[in-house]
Amino acid sequence: MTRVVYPAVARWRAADDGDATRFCSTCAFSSACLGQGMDKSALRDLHMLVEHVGPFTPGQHVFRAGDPFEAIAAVREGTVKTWRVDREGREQVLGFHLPGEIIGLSAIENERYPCNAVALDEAQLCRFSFPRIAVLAARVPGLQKELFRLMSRDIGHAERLAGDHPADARLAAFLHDLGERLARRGFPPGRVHLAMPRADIANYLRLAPETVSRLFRRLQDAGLLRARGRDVELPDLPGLARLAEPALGN
Amino acid sequence: MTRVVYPAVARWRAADDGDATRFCSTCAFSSACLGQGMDKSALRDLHMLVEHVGPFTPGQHVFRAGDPFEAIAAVREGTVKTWRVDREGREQVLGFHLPGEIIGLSAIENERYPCNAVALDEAQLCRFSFPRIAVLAARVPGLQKELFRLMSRDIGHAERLAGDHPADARLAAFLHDLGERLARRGFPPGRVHLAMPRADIANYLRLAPETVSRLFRRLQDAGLLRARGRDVELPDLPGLARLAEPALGN
DNA sequence: CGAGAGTTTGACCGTTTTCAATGCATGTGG
DNA sequence: CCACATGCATTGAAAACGGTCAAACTCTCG
Repeated sequence: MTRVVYPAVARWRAADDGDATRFCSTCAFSSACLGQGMDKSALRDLHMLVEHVGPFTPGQHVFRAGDPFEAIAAVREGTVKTWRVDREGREQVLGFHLPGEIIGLSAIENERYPCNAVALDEAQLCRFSFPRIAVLAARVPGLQKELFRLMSRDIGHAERLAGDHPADARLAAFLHDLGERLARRGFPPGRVHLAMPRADIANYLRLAPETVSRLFRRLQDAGLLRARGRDVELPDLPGLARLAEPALGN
Repeated sequence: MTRVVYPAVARWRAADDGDATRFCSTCAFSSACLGQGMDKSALRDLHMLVEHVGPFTPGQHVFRAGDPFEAIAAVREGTVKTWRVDREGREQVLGFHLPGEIIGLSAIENERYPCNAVALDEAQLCRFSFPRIAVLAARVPGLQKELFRLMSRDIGHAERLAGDHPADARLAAFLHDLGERLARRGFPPGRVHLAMPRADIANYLRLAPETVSRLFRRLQDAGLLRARGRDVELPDLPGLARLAEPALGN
């Protein structure tokens, strides 16, 4: 299947891995929907609709701000960063998306992506044509509910991101959250590999990269952290959670 | 019709105005849906589902964080403020909702409201049972699309709120945006009445109330503003937009 | 008129940013 | 193999932006 190729970067590249028939178990939909009254036939319909894309290479765009919106995507493997660019050209990182998480939902409003998405490492995605998944959602209540839930979750995420909290609490919350999300995907707990440079973490948390660096040091001195480059151990998750407390949304 | 009454405050109070048969024209749904392929019968179904509630008196809660989620609501008249409370008890204002705007969409994820909503002035709402509107949305593609769009919009709003910008740009953007939204509802442009105290504006923008006060002065001295209490004239909208530029999300 | 909430103003303080330099990997070509 | 370039991370010193504290002021309402 051929897809539109933009100058310099091919996007939504069709996957050439042959396992398109096996529904991917990490996907945000399959697990949630099975528990929510989506029956086998509905799952098959959803499966018909999935398009495995990737691998994306580090730095490769998944979509760009302004692109016409056609599909949402679930990260299947790797990490995807999304960010906006304001009128001054300043960037604002919106999120780091791990396997099982959905990107593109904010594009529905204007039928254009309001942000950019780029793979931070080797990444694989499951692409869902939005018009088609919307039609399916009308037939399958469990899927509709799941879509609503995913969008609602993104609202909550962005709202928490907008919160005003001390820098150390924000970083602690970020690391703790990342650890939890990775653990939920089966990665070893208390140990995270950061797919992104410090500057991206800083931007995401509205901090200067230098501040993040200093905070890493302070957390390390406090015994909450052991960082060697992008490999970070979190030997005291409860302590980290305590520090993150002010930034935890309720 | 009787509704649950919580300690101290009656919520979702049934309206006693007799115009429940006339579909309210400011509502976020009617206008958008009419243009999107929702036919008369679908509109009638939607209408069957609406419940006019209010008036809420200033300070009266529409819902509280932790309440079980049953319905979303469109502001029909007045202004509603929503805010979260973090674990430290600190509040974070999430938005000010004008007539035609929807509240409650962030509650879908956990089937509990994650935030509080309170009327800032005399307010009237249209309440939509969420389970019922979801069922209707499955039958009426235009309605489903509209719900997706509204949720997507909330994601975008929260993402912009999370942006990192100078205090003056944020305030300018806030006032400019408020002016636009009011103008869109037929209020005279270049003139806004703030339903909320300075402290709420400050909190919303992650600033101290004193900073907001000083910024009002600076904007006034710059000729971008004329404030007498909560009545604000915006004699130079383009200038305001220019100042707001850094905070405008593309 | 007085009470009380909300707003404004001033002085000072502190966290985070900015600027600048250094350190530390990794990779490349001589 | 070494010299050097490049990108990212770290560290230090100074500055700035916005916050905090405290007091005065304004307005509304009883």
